Amino acid sequence: MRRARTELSKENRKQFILDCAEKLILKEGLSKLSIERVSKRSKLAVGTIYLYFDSKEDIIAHLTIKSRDVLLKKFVEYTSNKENVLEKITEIPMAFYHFYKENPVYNQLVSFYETNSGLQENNALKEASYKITEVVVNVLKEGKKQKIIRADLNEIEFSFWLWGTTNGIIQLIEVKGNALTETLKQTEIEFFKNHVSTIIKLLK
Amino acid sequence: MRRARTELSKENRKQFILDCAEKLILKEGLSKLSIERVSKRSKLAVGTIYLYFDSKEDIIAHLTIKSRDVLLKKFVEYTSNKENVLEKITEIPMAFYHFYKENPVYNQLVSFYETNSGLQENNALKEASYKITEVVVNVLKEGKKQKIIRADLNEIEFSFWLWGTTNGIIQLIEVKGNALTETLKQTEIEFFKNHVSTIIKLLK
Amino acid sequence: MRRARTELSKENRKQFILDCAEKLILKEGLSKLSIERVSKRSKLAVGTIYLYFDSKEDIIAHLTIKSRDVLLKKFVEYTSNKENVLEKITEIPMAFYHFYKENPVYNQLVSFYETNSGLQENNALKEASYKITEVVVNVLKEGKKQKIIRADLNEIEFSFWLWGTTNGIIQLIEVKGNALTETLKQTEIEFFKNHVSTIIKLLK
Amino acid sequence: MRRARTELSKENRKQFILDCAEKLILKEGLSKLSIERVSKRSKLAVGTIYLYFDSKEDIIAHLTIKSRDVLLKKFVEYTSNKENVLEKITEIPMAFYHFYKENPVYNQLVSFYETNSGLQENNALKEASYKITEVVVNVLKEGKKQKIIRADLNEIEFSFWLWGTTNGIIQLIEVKGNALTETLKQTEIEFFKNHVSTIIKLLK
DNA sequence: GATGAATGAGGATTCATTCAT
DNA sequence: GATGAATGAATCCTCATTCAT
Repeated sequence: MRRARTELSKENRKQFILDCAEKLILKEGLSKLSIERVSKRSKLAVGTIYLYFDSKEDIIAHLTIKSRDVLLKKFVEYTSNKENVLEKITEIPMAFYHFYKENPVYNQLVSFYETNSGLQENNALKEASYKITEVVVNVLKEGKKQKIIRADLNEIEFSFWLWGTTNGIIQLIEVKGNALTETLKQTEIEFFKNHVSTIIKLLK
Repeated sequence: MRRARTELSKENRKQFILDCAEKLILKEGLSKLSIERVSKRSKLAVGTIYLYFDSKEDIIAHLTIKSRDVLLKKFVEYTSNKENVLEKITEIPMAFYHFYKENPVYNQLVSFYETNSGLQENNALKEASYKITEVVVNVLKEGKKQKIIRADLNEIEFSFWLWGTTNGIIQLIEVKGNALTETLKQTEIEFFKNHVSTIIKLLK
Repeated sequence: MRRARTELSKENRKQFILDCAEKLILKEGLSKLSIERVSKRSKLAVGTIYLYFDSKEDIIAHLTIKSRDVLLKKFVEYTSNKENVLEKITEIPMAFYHFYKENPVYNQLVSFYETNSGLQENNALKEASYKITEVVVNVLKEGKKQKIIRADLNEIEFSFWLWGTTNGIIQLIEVKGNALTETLKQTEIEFFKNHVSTIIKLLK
Repeated sequence: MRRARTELSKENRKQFILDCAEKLILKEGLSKLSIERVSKRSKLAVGTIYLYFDSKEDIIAHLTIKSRDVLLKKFVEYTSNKENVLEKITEIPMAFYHFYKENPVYNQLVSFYETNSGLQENNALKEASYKITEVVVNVLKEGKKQKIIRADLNEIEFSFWLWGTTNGIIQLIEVKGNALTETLKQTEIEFFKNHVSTIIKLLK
């Protein structure tokens, strides 16, 4: 049976498939993602999925790129809200935290790419990663110019360190979940904010 | 065909299977692990594997537990080498680092468990995790008693934070690899040691 | 998008599609031929291909017919070069041989048709085949009239035999390739010319 | 549902699968052969087929080897029936003919391997091919020793030529079928026997 | 006439798990 | 306890063909 040609543009259809895949990952986890499931969920034929994506991996790559773009936007949005440099820097890990909370799927995707050594990061992925680092570095440079941040700080190193540790803390929160909050008698966000204060302390 | 291994105790046989699985993961990655491959490598029948483990997942869980035990031993070993409390604490992330370098398979396993939200951490896994935290907490308490460490430090919180951030830094190193060292013009170990110094600074 | 090819006659368009298919077979083999690939190569829509051909099989059939036409022309060309009847007959298998060397695709096509019992030879194919036989028969008749060829020869039977054996020898050369030339310490063409001499011997 | 362990040995089961595949090729042609069809016909699970064969291609290769073995046995059988060398040689193409008539599938298989340049003949296949040539060469040598056959005959070349032309004639018969017999007003076997007489003539 | 998006059956292969021996 | 043959659902992907525009 033929599905009536919809008014959706090629790009919209692509996006629709990505959305379906995203919902599936959210519901069942990345490892359970399969083209057939995407096909059923989207009510498109298997072959149709392959009209828009080269392979299953291609879908995952697109979702990952999208996820990094969303993260980047979040960074820009959060930092542009604030005037003060230290506040800006505070906002960076907070942006990260909220991004993770709002996009649990994207977290899986990033982990997937960062864990699966088999998969090569393609250029689009690297590009997105690079832009994110850039935002952080620029804020740090501004801070140094304003003498708010220690002159001896290596922005790039710190930027990497910020990314790494924040990522680690978020993963910890995700994995330990209740165990963490119950043991510490803190909420997740309190624990995370302490992480942020620590970072700020190190900058002065 | 009779197996020469007949006289081995149940525990030894179990261990043998785990060793084979570990070697396979090291060689081909976790995703390529299959019972059939374990069967071939161990020269045991498929059915025999199932006498000792409930499922493939069970094998992975056991390997993960084993990995945490190894990590625990490493912690104990590294910290007991040193007299000075600050040195002890320095050794904790270093133990972590060397553990990762020496046990690339275990790293995959931990990531697997921490990434795959589908898999529930079972009690044995939680137990292993708990013991690791305990080692760290104890060292920190000792430091506080000796007034080497800030009195206001929440040992448990810091211990979690240490675990989370160190894990994140190691993952960063693994994922970014050369890109990191080339951009920073630092070796991996230099970058990691800076992370450790930062931690120590925060304790005083 | 409007095609510049609009003014082309139906026949020209058909020919163009066949040419594209032929190039694809030459490049990737008959088994890799697909309508989609033809569509891409010809820059025509998939549906357009189906306006000119009923099915993929139809395209292959047309190419096969075309191949037989080329072979027929080669026969006529080679035999008309020579005055002497025996020379003419010599040229027939030689024409065959050169045809195969120059048209490796057609060889695949003929084999395909002759091997795939599922495909029925349609009338056009039979027609082409018939004309080829006719050329041979006519030369043989001329030879008999000139008393150069044995009077008791059944031209039609011999013509079939010539076709069958020559085809077999060419296939042998193609399949055995180097193994043949190395074992015999002969070149392909020497082996083939011996085949031709044998045939001539039988005619006198 | 589990199929009761049959009394069939591993080799028998393998043979059974090959038999099923053979019947399918006979019925629907080689191009329609698929593992799923073999699975259905044999009433074995798909996975079971893969216990005995590495791939679909592996099945085809096995059938081809088997076919060449059958042909070889036919050669030996036919030639050993006769005392006289010329009779022996007569019997070689006749063995070929009867082999083809009795094993129409094998014909497809040999053509398949000889046509599909993509598939590499493995050693077992080459071995079978080689043995067949050897039988022919030996008979020819014997004939030369007995001075029944021309001393100047190159046995190996002739053996190749015999194989090539006979193969070609049999293919012709298969492809042209009725068209041939109707045009010539001969039966297939008459046409084939004329081919054999021609060959014998050339040997003296 | 021309387009190309959509279809979905079909195909090769893998693998966790079971169970008769 | 030990075996390993058997299972079959699941997975990725292809491609001839159709048909609304």
